[in-house]
Order: sequence, then structure tokens, then C-alpha cells
Amino acid sequence: MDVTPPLYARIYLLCGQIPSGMVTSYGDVAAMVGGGCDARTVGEALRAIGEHAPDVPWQRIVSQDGVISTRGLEQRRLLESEGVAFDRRARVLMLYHRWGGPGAEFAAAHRFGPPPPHDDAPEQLELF
DNA sequence: CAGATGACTCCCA
DNA sequence: CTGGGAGCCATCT
Repeated sequence: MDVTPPLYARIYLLCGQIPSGMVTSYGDVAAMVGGGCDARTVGEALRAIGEHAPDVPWQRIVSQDGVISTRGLEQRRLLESEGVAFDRRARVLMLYHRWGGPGAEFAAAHRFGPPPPHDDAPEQLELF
């Protein structure tokens, strides 16, 4: 039978560091995990969470724009219960809730890299 | 080893 | 804004 793949274990470890009320994107997780991991791999790891790590806060991983595309209703409900705000188009307000990565010590201990910078404009502030 | 799969992302019409 | 297509990569058959 399967055991948790090494890369997945790192993904779960990093996701477990995301505090309640914060979110990050698949691409950001992939960048921090490094080692040839990409957004799709993160998605695959989260898909297999039920088999490997049921305690990982999978709901805190959203797409790059803050959109929940897959298991929307359940995920949105969980995030809202943590205090995460959405705009009119069901996007997480990333400018407020984007996670800045694990602490420096934790990152160094597990060889995680820094999250990639975002060049997003504050257009998401335009609610309504 | 080769083909298929997917909870992504980017680019272009 | 919407939709289609390509690129990407670990994991499973």
C-alpha cells in the first residue's frame, strides 16, 4: 500500500503552518516547498489528503486569484468560519488574508524558501 | 519505461 | 469577461 510520498509530506507540513484566518495559493506553496514542486503537484497532494493527512487545513489553499474552483461551498464555509472575507465574486481578499510564509526558523529548519512576491494591484479593494 | 491523471497557472483570441 | 490550449510535474497504472 501507499505511504505518504516525501514531497507530499513537505507540502502537508508547510500547509499545517498556515494559521487560522490566513490563506495561500497552490503556486506559493509549491514555490516554498521547492524541489521541483509545482502548483499541480500541490493540488494533487491536497486531493490525497484524505488518505495521508486528514488533519491538514486544506481549506486554506486557494487559487492564485483567491478563487475557490473545486470544492467551493464546503471550503468557503470553513474559511468564513475562520474569519476570512470574500468579495462579491467569491474571491478571498488575498491582500488581507495572504499568508506570508512560515517563520524564518521553521523555514530554515525544513529548507523552505520564501514566498514569491506579488505584483497585484489593490483592485480587489473595490467591493461593490 | 511509457501513458494517463489532476483541488494549477499563464497566454491569447 | 469567457473559453480554449499549452506548459508544468509528481504519482499511479
